[in-house]
Amino acid sequence: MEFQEAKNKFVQSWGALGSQWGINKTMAQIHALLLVSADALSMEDIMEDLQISRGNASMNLRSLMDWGIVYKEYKAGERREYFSAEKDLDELAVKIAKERSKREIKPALKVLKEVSLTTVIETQEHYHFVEQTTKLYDFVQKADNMLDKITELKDNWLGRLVVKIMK
Amino acid sequence: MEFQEAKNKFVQSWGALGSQWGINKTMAQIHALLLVSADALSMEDIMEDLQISRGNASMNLRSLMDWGIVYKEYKAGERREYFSAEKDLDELAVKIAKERSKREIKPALKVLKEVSLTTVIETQEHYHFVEQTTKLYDFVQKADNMLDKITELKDNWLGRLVVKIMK
DNA sequence: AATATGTTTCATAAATTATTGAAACTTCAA
DNA sequence: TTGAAGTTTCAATAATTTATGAAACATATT
Repeated sequence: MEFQEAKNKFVQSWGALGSQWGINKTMAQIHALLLVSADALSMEDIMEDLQISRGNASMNLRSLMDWGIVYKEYKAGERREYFSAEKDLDELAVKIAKERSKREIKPALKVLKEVSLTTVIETQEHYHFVEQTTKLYDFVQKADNMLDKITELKDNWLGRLVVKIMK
Repeated sequence: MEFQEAKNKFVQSWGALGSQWGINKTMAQIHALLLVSADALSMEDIMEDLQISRGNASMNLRSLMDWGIVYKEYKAGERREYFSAEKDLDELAVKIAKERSKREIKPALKVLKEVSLTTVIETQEHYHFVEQTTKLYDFVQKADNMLDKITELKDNWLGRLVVKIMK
């Protein structure tokens, strides 16, 4: 396959994957583009490559920087700003997981805790509701903790072994 | 908090969480509703509780059954069909993970494999692209395998220990 | 300070995705 | 085999999300 074709295919697919995971298509595409670019790109470069407007590029680059997975770079003697992506995939995964946890899991846990702890139980039906939401709270919290635990584990020998086994 | 209020709050929040994760809101809401219902509900019950149309209810129930996380139940002497949700959360998580892997991760891997293996390398830039997409392929594949490994691990003593540590 | 270069914001437009509702289809029972 | 009860499908519509582009805002250079 010719390089340009391969690159487009990758960027398009990554964008589609992103939108299935609640990340907007352009944001995922910009990230994909930066991920496979040998060097940092200017906003103009990105606009041209993806055929998107300035506003769109600006907003999505801002989001990517908020997520901590794209950085601004300044080139000596150049006014223009350049952008590059986090290329360490472990680091990338950790940042995405942390951000989603903060934005989505934590608020969900808050609701689960609230409803499971404050619902007045008067019937069997109410009891069942409280039981289920309590279980869900525990489960979601465990899942949410898992990644943190995995990254911690990397620092000790047992952990390294475990991580190795799992991969 | 009064029961009905708590239940609505939970169903709404679960719906919002679903849509952030690429699952449509109604589908997530129906699932939430069934999850906290003491007994199986008919389509009418669901339509009324969530104030949605018959078509919408039908389509989303079908999706949930396709995902294998909602089941049809037949009550003796009743023509009407009833629906209930998978309530074992470990089982639920495994099913969701498997389904998303099949629908989203596998096709993404296919693209990554294709572009990383067939791109003609003529310049440094091309080389970098192939290197990055290869790394990404390996990474995504490892992540995809992880859940399978975790469920396997449960069957042996070291695994149980590991799972315990991680929780 | 004026100008040139570059960035962000935000109201509006476009595209995408979800929902409705009515007709078609199924199944059971008389 | 007809009718009643229930379910599914899908074209039309509504709602939501995303993108545009021009104006406002910043900053560096002369």
